[in-house]
Amino acid sequence: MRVGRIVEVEAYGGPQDRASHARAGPTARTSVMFGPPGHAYVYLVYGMHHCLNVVSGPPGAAGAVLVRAAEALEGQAAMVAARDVPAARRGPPARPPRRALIASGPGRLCAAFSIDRTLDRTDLCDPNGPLFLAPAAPDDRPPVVAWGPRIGIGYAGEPWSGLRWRLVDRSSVALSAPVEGDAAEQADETPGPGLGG
DNA sequence: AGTTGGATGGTCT
DNA sequence: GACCATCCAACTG
Repeated sequence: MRVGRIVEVEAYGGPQDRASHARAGPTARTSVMFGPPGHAYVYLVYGMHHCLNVVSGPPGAAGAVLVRAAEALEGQAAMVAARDVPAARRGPPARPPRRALIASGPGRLCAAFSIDRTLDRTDLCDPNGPLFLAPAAPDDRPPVVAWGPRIGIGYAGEPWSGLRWRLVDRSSVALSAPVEGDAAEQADETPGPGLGG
C-alpha cells in the first residue's frame, strides 16, 4: 500500500472561477465536479500527465481541491516503480527521482500513486476503495501553513490569478515550488474565499 | 542556478 | 484548430 502526506493543495471555486475547469459549466469531463463532495476529479493535462482533484463544497457548487504534492510515508518502492513507467519516456537514461521529490508536483503525485482516469469519479471517502483520503494521524507533524497564488493559471486573469488559493506546509521539502511572496509580510493576511489578494 | 523548448492528446470553441 | 491546473533534458552563464 502506498501512503502519502499531502503537503500542497490549491482551491478552485466553481463556475465563476475563471481558472477552474468548471468555468464552462458541467460537461462530460467536468460533471463530477458538480456532484457531491469527496469524489475524485482526475483529468489529463498536456497530453501526458494526470491531475487529482477532490470535489468539495455542497453539490452544485463545483468546488475542487487540486492535490499538488505529498511526502511519501509508505510504499516508496512502489512509487519509484510507478514513476518509472511513463508510457512515453523520451530521451536516454532517466535517473531515479530523489526520494523527497517522488510525489512533488501534481503530475508526479499521480504517477507515484498510479492515479489515472480510471479513478475519475471514485469516492475518496470509502476506506475500501482504490484511493482513500484519510484524516491526518494523531501523531502527525503539525503543518506550517503558508499560502500563495495558484500555479499555471495566469490565463485566467485578475482577480483569479492573484488569489492566494495555493496552500502548503512550508516545513515540507516536497513542495513543487516555493510559495511566491512567502514572507513575514503575510503574517496578518488570512486565506479563504475572499477576493482579497 | 536559472531558462527554454519539446512531448502529446483530450476537450472545448 | 487552439489551448492547456506539467515535467524533464538540454542548453546558457
